[in-house]
Amino acid sequence: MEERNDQMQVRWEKLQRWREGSRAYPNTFRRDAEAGDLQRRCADMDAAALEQEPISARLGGRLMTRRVMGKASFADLQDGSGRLQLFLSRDELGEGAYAQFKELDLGDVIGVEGTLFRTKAGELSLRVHFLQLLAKALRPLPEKWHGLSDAETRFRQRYVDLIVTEQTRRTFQIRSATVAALRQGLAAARFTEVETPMMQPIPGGATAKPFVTHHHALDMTLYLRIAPELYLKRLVVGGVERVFEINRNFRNEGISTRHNPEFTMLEWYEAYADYHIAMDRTEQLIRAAAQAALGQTKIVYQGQEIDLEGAFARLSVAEAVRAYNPDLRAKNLRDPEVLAAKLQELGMPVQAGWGWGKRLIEIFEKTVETQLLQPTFIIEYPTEVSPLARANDADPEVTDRFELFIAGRELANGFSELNDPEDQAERFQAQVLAKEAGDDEAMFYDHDYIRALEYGMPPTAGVGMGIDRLVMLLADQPSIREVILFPHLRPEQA
RNA sequence: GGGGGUGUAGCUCAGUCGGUAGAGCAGCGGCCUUUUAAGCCGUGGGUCGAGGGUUCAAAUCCCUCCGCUCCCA
Repeated sequence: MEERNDQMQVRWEKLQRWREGSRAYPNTFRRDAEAGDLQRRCADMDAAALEQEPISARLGGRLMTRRVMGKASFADLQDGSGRLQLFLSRDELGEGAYAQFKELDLGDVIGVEGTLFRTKAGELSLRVHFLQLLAKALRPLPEKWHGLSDAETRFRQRYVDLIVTEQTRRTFQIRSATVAALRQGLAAARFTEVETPMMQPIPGGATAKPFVTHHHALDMTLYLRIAPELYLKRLVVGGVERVFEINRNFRNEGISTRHNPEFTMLEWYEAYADYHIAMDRTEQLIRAAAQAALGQTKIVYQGQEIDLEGAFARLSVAEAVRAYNPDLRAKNLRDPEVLAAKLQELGMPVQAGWGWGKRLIEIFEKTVETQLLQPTFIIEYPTEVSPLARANDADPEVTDRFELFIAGRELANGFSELNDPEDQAERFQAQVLAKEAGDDEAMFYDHDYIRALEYGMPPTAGVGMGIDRLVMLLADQPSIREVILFPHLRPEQA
C-alpha cells in the first residue's frame, strides 16, 4: 500500500470533512454549456455586448489554476472542450461558499453556475454565483507550467497526461477524426464494414510471429490474428464485393517507436478492381483524412514538409533501388550473385533460401525506405516476398503489388489479389517449406482458404493501412506510443 | 542483444573539487476585490532507484543489479 504524502493527507482530510458535511460525490449537478463552446460563441462579444445580453451558464470541470486575492479570486476551469476563467468574489458568492472555494484543491472536479463577462484584460470569464464540489482530487496534479514530462508516467497514467497535456488531447482528437474520415470515405464508396475473428485457428494474411493462446473447452490452440486478410477475402468470395474492417492486429515481436504488439489496421477489398485502383483510393483516403483531421493536406512531420495534395509518386522496387544505389546496373537486379555482393557490402550477409527477390527487398529496406519522405508508391514487388499477391501477367516474377511510403515509413500495402486457387496452394506450400526450414514468421497452409478460392473469387484488389502510423504522421508524433492511448508497458513494480 | 542518456521533494529540475541536500511550482499559515506562470511575508516536506565497496566523510568516485529513455541490430 502506497503511503500518503503530506499533500495527499491534507486532501484526504478534506474528503473526510466533505463526507461528514453533506452527500459526497453527488450526481445531481447538470451542466448546460462547455468552456470551449462558450469561448467560440462569445469570441466577437466585447464587455459591453456581454453586459447588454447577459449569458448565464452551468459548467462542470476541473479546477486547474487559482489566483486568490483576498476577497476575490480568479480560477481556470477545464472541461473536455477547453478552458474558461472563473471569477469568484466573497460579496457575490457569500461568505460560506467563498470559504468553500478557498478550501478546494487544484484538480478538484466542480460544478459552477454564473454569468459571462469580460475582465479589464479582455478575458472571457464566468462570474460565479453557485459552486459545488463534485469529485475530490486526492492526488496533486503535475506542475502547472511544465506539466508532465516523464514519458513512462505519461503512458502509464494516461489519465493524468490527458488532464495536463494539451498536445495529448489533440493527438487523440486527430486519431478519432482520422478513423472517422476513413470510415466515412469507405462508406461513401459503398463499402460494408465487418468484423472478422481476432482469435484464429490458423493465423494468416501476413508473415509475422503470432501470439498463441488456448481454448480450454475445445482444447485447441488459437492464435491472435496477425491480419484479417484471409477472412475478408472469404467474404469477397461470398459476394461482399466491397468490404472493410478497422481493428486490432497482434504481432509477437519487438517493441519500438514504430511497433506496438497490438496495433490498428484498416483493410479493404474491392472486387473487379486492380492495384492501380487501390492506389488511387489509398491516396484519396489519406488526403481526406488529413483534411478532416487537420483541415489541410500540406503537413509538417518532424520539421519536414510533406505534400499530400499532389499525386503520389509511383516507381518500381527496381527503379527505387537503382535510384539510391547508382553502382547497381538495371540488368543485374535479378542476379543473385550481384545482389549477394551488395548485401555483403551493406553488412547483411545472405541467408539460406533467399532468392533474388528477397535479396533485392533487403537492399531496398536498407538503402531506400527511410529516404522516401514524400508520398511514394513502390510497385512491382518480387513474387518471392508476396505470397498473397497476384503475379504480373507480363512478368510473373513480380506481383501487382504496392507499398506506400511517407516520411520514410511504410503506411500501406496493397495488391491485386491472388485468386487462382492452384497458384495460391503452391505459394502456401512454399511457405510451409520455409517454416520447416526455420522461418517462424512463414505462413501456415490454410486449406479452408484454398477451398473458398475454389468457389471462385472475383478479380479483387485489397489494401492494408496502418492506422497508428497514419496518425503519427498527421499528429506529427515521432513514436507509436504517442498515438496509442495505453501502449504496452512492462508491469509496474509492486 | 550492442551502445548512449537518465533516475534527487507531489511535479519540473539544479547540486561545482567528495565536506550540513537546494530552487520554482504545488502544500501549509498569513496579507491582498481584475488576476491570468498573479504578487508579498512566513513555513513543513527527502530511503538522492537498490545493494555493495573506497574514504575521516559519498547524491557525487568504483562495482553489481533494477527501472526508464533514445539510437543501432
